[in-house]
Amino acid sequence: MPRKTITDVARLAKVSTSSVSNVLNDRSTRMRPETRDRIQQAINKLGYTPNLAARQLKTGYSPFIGLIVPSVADPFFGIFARLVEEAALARGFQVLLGNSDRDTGREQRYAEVLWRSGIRGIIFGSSLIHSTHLESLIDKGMHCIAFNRPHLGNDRYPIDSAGVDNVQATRLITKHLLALGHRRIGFISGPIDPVSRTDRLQGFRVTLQEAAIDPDEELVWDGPADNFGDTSAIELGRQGAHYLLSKAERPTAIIAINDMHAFGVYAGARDLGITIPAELSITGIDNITLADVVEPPLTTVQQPIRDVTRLAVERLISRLEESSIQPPVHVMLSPKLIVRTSTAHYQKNKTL
Amino acid sequence: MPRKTITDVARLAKVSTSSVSNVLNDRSTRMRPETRDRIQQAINKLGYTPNLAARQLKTGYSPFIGLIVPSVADPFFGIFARLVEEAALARGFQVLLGNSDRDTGREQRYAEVLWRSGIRGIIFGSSLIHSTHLESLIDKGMHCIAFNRPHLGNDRYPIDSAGVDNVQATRLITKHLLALGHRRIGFISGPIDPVSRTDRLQGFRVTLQEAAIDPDEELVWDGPADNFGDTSAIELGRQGAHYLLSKAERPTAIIAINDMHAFGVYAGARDLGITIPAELSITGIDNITLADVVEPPLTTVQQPIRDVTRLAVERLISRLEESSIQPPVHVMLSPKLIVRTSTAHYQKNKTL
DNA sequence: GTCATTTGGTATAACGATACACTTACATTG
DNA sequence: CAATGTAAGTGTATCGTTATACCAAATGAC
Repeated sequence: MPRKTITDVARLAKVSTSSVSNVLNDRSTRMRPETRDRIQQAINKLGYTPNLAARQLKTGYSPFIGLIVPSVADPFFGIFARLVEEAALARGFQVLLGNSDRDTGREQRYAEVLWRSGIRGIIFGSSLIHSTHLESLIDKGMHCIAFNRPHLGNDRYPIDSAGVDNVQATRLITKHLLALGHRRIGFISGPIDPVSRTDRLQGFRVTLQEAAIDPDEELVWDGPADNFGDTSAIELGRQGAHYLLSKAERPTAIIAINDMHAFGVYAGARDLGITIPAELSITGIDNITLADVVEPPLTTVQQPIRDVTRLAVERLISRLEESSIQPPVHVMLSPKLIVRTSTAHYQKNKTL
Repeated sequence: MPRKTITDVARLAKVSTSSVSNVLNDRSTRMRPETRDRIQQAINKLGYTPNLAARQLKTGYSPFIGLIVPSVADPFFGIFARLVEEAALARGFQVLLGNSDRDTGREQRYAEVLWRSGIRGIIFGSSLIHSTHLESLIDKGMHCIAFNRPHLGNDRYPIDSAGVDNVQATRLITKHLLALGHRRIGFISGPIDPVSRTDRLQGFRVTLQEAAIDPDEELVWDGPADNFGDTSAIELGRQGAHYLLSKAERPTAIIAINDMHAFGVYAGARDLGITIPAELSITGIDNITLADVVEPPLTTVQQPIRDVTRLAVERLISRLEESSIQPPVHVMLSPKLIVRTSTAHYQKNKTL
């Protein structure tokens, strides 16, 4: 069954292909209504749909944007991807999704494929600090928007960003824990590579210093040395919990880099027979749906990702439509502390 | 910066575009090694990459397959999508992902876009019982593979499938619960629309009947009547738990249609002060990573989705490459019961 | 009644890559 | 030495669409 083309439609409606094209592109001004209807009927009768490859070749325009996330298997990025798709569809764009596994090489290869496919805009769900692997593409004319990647001083390349204030996120959490009387606070993260993690760690340290507490580097755990993203977030949280909670003087609270890591800390604490929150307070970041369901419900920070994703998509589409080169734009929204019952007052005389 | 084309390369290497094309497509037989090298250098120097739209227009071939799932925000489908992508990449294909929200209209519109984009194969992550909305596309030549959708008698359209034996999944679970002494077993599901859910419910009923227990329809909850997929799985589980556990004679065990629903049941039971597993046994299906982390760890059924996704991708690519029309193929793998501690013996004299 | 304008279209050249038929120049064969 | 073969390419039509330029007929102005 050979595919129907615009020529088939033109023949059936007894007009030129130009007229069919005019109907397809809503340029009905130059046409009598009856001609228009005749063409439309021919289109319906044949079940004709335009060939996007041909259209793209001719116009140079692609109704697709790319989205590269570490992995949609991570619930946070699953939701993130879902919202990006929703925002893009609302603006008439489809999303092409790729998982990078936080691997620069994969990220680059994906971006390359997108470029070859005629896609001129990509949203990055998590941004590595270094973007040199994307420079040649940006030079060629690729537009990039990064989630959680405000302007870096050392960065020659203009990448827009939309994100949440990560320093603020851990500030909120750390203040909350300090207010509950905690002084020995652990910090669990995967490798501190993406910008968001650096910021979160910084927010934690700065807030401690403001409270005149010297951050104990022994209480910051950032994954096994040989790990390159192949261990899952939950497993990392569990390992980190085992490490921190086996110390002679163990922390009374643990800040996990995100909710999934926090769930791993739950499991790790359980392994060691430590109760939450009586003996250990735990916090996450993201406020994914599950945070409200686990036992005890997780104190965490909500990221306004619906707004962030919408802004990111709109920014990207504007970029695609504007002709001149504009300076990068950085949007940053505020996170919000969600207090549940995984955090409690530090009790000096608790039963160990 | 106008994009580089094959003509630019040809000019720089002082050859014809035909020769450049031959290099690009590994037809080096018709060329001296030195010419080949010269062309390759020109390609590198210009940073040339072929325009896939033009290539696709000419060859009719697209190195993409489509994947339509209910929502990647659901962790199960996040992992599913991840594995499909992995299998596809290994075979040289990219994946274009869409979320259908279990809405026939959205599913159809997505499939339509994929067709227009020149994509000739789609994997469906969850299959609605009716596929009439896809028939016209299949007629045109679209190849479809469904997850969990064995041949239906009433179905005129040849859709391949790869999946897990869902009847077997609930059989395993139900037998497990029966062995633990449970007789009043609840069943919680969203709308019984996809084939997989129908099968799971059937496995449950049949196994009860084999044990000479009359299935109590009052204990089967399939969502509020006005729900059309807009409520999250967790929330549905919670609502279902509230409903079933408020009955005068409440069930002693609940089978949730999948792990996410089961987590909702955890929350619902907690709301009512019912302890797991002492007062209520709970099971899920899928064995997502979180199943091992929640408290208590969830008894569930593991789906061999790595194998299923690989088989689905391979089947689809074979379809794309074969010229003649072959009868549909159905692959079904066996699930495996994973017993954890969310299930326990039914105790007659338990404290209510 | 002539000229200018509007209406309702059409012919054709691209877009970038590939396939096929074709051309040389040289080597081999009988 | 003519005939044949082969290595190493090249010329050009083509995929399905759209943009641009063009055109014929009808209408309007004076």
